[in-house]
Amino acid sequence: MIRVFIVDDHPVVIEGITSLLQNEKDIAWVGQAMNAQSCLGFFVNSTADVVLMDISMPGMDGVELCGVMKEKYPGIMILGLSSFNQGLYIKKMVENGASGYILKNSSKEELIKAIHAVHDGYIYFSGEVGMALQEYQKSSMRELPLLTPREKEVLELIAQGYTNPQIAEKIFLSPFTVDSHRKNLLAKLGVKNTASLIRLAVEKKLI
Amino acid sequence: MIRVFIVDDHPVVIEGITSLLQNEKDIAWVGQAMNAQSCLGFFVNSTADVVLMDISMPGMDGVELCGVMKEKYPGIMILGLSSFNQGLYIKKMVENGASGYILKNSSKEELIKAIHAVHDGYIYFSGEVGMALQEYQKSSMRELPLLTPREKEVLELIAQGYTNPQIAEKIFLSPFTVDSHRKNLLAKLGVKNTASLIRLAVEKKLI
DNA sequence: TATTACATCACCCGAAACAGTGATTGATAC
DNA sequence: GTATCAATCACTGTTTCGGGTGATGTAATA
Repeated sequence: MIRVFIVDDHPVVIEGITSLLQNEKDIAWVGQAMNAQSCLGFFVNSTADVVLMDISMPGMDGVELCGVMKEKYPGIMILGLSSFNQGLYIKKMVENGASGYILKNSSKEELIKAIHAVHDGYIYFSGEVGMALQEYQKSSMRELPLLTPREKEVLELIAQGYTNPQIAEKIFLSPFTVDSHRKNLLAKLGVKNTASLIRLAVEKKLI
Repeated sequence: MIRVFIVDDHPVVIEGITSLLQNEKDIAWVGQAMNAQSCLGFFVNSTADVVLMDISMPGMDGVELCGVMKEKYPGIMILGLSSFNQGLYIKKMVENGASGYILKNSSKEELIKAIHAVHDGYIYFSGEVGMALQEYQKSSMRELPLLTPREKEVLELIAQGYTNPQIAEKIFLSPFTVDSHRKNLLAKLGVKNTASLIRLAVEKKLI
């Protein structure tokens, strides 16, 4: 018997889900909450196996709540719940410990399947969601093929914390040349200092 | 009928998997390769639905091959295959487009289940693998609670590309104070310049 | 009460980064 | 055969960073 708890600030959604789960004999609805505080309150004295959690809520949002819950109760599996099929949200949810993510317009079968999967310890995304996630990964990575091999090399060394003179010594170049590459990196990537450069590079997975 | 292709440089593994899949009536083994080139060669004239791909191979490794394959044939689902249950590898594989990841010592049921799942468009990790992934996410994020709120604020602004004077103006402080916070950040995080600072901050998800 | 942590501000100084400008070579492409 | 681009090197400034050192006030805390 899988005990399911629902966190969502929309009564309609709670109503819909409980209704969908009503006839499932191996799934039991054990409670609900409409905000983070109320959810945390429930788990002080009680528990559940799987928590269906809305990603956007007033006050502490689902992403943050997810992190807190997983910190306190690592054994409870969390299934993200949202109307947004956007890679960014999905990724954040997973980074905060969610084991799956489904859309609010999922079919009953989809929902049941997901609950079972995360309860069994699997990480599980529906095809639709999986696509969005992978698309997001790709979009954040691709393009910016503007950098020449030498520039990439210098960028890598900058990211490792080396200064221009150190890089020059390391790859047998004049410090002036290294500085040129550095300036080109700033110009090509449209940033104005090292901080922005490194942040962009890490996020775009250039290094 | 799911057409499965196997890429692994260990004959034993190929042998073992084909043998496991032999009696599955909805899964057909359509070919194999022991390196990236040979794999890419196969897909010039032929195709498959799911590719089981070893993560570590001589020459181009599984992670890279995965990216290339997904670029050329987005419809082909890739299932990572490895003996390592390490979050880093799993994450890299997924970032390169894999739809799942299983361990080489998985049971037959596990394997079949995973093949079906990725074929159906799901992203799917076994419990064991999912744990490792989430553990990795957490480990890369947690600790370093050393930063004070003010320091985090300054760090965030540095990452956004602001200089000390600009930050000072923005949060109504003396440039000296901002500089102090900046120096504390470097000291606390054990890095020696902005480049390392930002890289660490982004990777540890401090910003 | 004394200690500790946080936040604030201050100065000096050398090193590094950034802006601007320009030049040469070699390879590739048209 | 010339146009483009990558890669190299050079000089001059100004700004920012980073190391060191130290001071003050406040709040929590032990």
